[in-house]
Amino acid sequence: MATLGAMALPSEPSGERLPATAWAVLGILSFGEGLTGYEIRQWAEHILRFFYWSPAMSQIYTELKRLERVGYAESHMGTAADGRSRRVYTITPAGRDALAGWVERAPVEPPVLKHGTALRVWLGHLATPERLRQIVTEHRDDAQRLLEEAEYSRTYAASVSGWAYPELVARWATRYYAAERDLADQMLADLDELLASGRAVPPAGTPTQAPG
Amino acid sequence: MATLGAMALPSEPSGERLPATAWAVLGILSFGEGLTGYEIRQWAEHILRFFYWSPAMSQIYTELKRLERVGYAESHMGTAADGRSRRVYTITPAGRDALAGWVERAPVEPPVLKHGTALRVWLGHLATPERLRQIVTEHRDDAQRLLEEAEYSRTYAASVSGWAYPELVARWATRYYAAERDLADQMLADLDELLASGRAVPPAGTPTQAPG
DNA sequence: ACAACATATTCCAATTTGGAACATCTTGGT
DNA sequence: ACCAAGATGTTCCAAATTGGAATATGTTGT
Repeated sequence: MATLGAMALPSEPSGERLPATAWAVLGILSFGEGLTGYEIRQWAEHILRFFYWSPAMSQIYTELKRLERVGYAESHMGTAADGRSRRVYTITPAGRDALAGWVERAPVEPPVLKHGTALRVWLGHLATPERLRQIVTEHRDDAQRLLEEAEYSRTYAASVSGWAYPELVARWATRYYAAERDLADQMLADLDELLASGRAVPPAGTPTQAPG
Repeated sequence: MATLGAMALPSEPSGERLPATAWAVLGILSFGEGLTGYEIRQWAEHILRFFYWSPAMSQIYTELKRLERVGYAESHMGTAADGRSRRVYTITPAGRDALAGWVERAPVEPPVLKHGTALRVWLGHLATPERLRQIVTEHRDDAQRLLEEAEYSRTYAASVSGWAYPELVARWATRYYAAERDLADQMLADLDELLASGRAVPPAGTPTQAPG
């Protein structure tokens, strides 16, 4: 509020360098008019988590303050149905421009993947076959559950007018988690085959009972 | 070295709480005898990056110091073919035990995914159709490239005796990136269909030339 | 001699995360 | 009325994590 606001300031050079997290928050703001930090977190949990982000509260509030500082969002104190006061954030025209500019011009980073299941199978020489099966099976079930949740998200998006792109991405997410589930099944089959073949020997340097 | 070393100290309680990054570094050490931080980074770039991690140098050295502090790795100064001195790290028996215990007992975190392409398509109402196509097409090509690199990694792993699990995970990675490529193709088809249908209207609150 | 590149390590400033802590209001039960 | 539990709403802090610059030294090619 006490900042410079959205008046002109053509293409803030610093603006294009916000972390992706800030753009994600601004993206959520671009869908709804007037959201609290708490509500933004809920939106993120509903949709964004399938393909981008499972946010920490602290970060949402940090980013909202930053967005307001650079004039991409503005806030005012509102009153909830309760009567409690809360800070409601809205995207500014400058923010919408900057966000569109980011989508249009910023290079797309490669996807970041941290796959704990794959990491453990990679270390399979240190685990029991039962444990490996258990890990992959749990992952398979998680993927199936996420597939169903993404399917629900897709159905919901389909019911909202103007949400064609969220619906499209939710459809992508359902296919992604279906693929994850199938990949887990194939990994289980590969594991079984490996154990049956007797080639599951540890790498050199690993102490063994009997030499290979 | 000057630390307590691997002598007994049965099941350090703090040990089980190392960040996943530390276990990944220790995992690399569990494959080869005696690696420098630099070499560990190369291994990570060869294999780990497909499913877990693209490491920062600084973090590898940080983790190595931590692992040595808790007795899971030890180092000695060695001499490279050059004649230059370098610090070579080795996993200790305690480290191998702890790593096996982590694989066996630590709960598996859900995969972390940050998919910049999906994020931008989700904000499709702010972009031109051409830009969206470009973003998804680039992602498709990246996936194809990673598929080929993972295939190479798989071939290499297959040639090393005792690397059955790395090979298995590399096979999983090739399938994963093939799926990513196919998912991108389906997303392109969905985008084309959406644009042809004329339903690509922005969400409420977005200023438009003509009202829906 | 020089540039370019590979090896090897350290340092620093941000970003990002997870969670605790602190409120307030609603709902439901005793 | 009292209490617990849970949803809403926000702030704070300590780590973990990242990216990259900075600093060396050796090799190879020009």
